[in-house]
Amino acid sequence: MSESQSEEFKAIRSPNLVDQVADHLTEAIIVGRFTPGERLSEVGLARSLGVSRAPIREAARLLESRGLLVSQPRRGFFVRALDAGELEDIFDLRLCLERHAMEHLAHACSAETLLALHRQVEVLCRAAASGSENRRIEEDLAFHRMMIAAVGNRRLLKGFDDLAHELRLCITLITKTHEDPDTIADCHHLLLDALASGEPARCREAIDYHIGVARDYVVSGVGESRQKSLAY
Amino acid sequence: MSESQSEEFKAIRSPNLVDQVADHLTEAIIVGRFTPGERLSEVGLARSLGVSRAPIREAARLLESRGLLVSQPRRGFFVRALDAGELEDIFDLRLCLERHAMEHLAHACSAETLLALHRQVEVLCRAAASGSENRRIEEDLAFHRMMIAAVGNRRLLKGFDDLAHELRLCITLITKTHEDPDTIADCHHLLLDALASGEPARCREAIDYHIGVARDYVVSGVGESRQKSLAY
DNA sequence: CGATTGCCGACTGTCGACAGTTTGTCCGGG
DNA sequence: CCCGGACAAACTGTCGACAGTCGGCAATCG
Repeated sequence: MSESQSEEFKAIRSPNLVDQVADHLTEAIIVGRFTPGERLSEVGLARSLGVSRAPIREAARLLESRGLLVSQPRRGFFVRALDAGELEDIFDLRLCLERHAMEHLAHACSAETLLALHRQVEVLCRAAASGSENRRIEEDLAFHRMMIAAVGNRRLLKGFDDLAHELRLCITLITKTHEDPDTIADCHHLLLDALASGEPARCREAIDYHIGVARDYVVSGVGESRQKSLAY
Repeated sequence: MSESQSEEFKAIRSPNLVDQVADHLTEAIIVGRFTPGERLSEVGLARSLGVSRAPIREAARLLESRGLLVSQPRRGFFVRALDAGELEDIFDLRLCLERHAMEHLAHACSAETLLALHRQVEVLCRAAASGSENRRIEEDLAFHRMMIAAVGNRRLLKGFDDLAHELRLCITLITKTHEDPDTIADCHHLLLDALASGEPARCREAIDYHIGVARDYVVSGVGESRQKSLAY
């Protein structure tokens, strides 16, 4: 109760231009309004958003730390362009973090956590059925975030959140068709069953498979879209 | 090689006030010139460093992303104060990253890498013998960084670098005596022998033990210094 | 005497402007 | 036709200043 109150207050006290600009830029990048590698003009952004350059610069620094932008001294900020190698790296790190989480949860997963995860899978399936690619991605990430959050390690969660931004960046690269809700459900129930069993080896196998599928999904998607666009 | 060159260039062509301020602040925090939780005045820092507030703010954002500072809206920046829980979290994440690296290297560790790591252990021992606590810490971190770099995953390395800043922050909390160079050497040779053996299970055991020791070293040190200062 | 309210100083958030650098272009020469 | 250098436009890095806000202190009221 007092928490909801404080959150409400926090919502009020957010006239932070930096955060607003950061959110705006983040969405613009995620939905692909900028092309990868594109240079961002500080003055241009400042003019188009109706603010000064200072908030732009600070927001850009923030996004740089999240891996959405890269900066070159005296040249400005560019939207991060991922090559195949970086893509592999990102999914390898994701595997690293989620393996750790799974291993921890294998022998310390409360019934409530499992229930919450089951519910999230349902939400995810509904999102997939709705046809909105964006919502499906977000709910999928939310599931994995929930799993990692259950470990109780804030630093680990922060590491995942940072990585999640780059995962979203991966998604922008691909032009993908609809994914079957049933397949998604099965794919995630495999994880939950492994967790429920409490067997570390099975958990590891499950998460390895799950993330392997996700990686293949993205790299194949990137291949297709690259073939399609014929660029570079 | 090309890496050291690019770093050298970066060092040369760095009239970047932001980076300089960031380095200055980082060192000031690491050596404990600021007390944990202390509020940093932007104007004060700007005056004392002879620069404007804009570079200060951007550098502070950078350090915030590295976990050295925390910001409260409308209140400014504070040096991060770690509690026991966060300390556990940090070492748990370190374990997560280094386990992953060890596992990868267990069946893909070149002879050159092993040689380079052996040399780094020697450097580390010399640093320990020199009596400079700071140099010992840095060379120790350099060893682990080198190990993770050998995996070839840049994103993983970045994750470690971010974490390394927080590890340094942990170190500032403890007031510790000299550590025996021989012990340090043994401790690290255990890792190298495990790597050389190529047995994943042994590698995992070695890194678990190694980081467990490091964590105990820090938490016990924190306990002592806290007892000593009687604060809070 | 304790709690509340209004005020004051200090600080952060934001802005517009200036200086130095980079980039693209145009011109002349080979 | 291609190449190199100089010029100009645009941009980034940095600065000083103004406005809104926060925390603390004192005066006031119950």
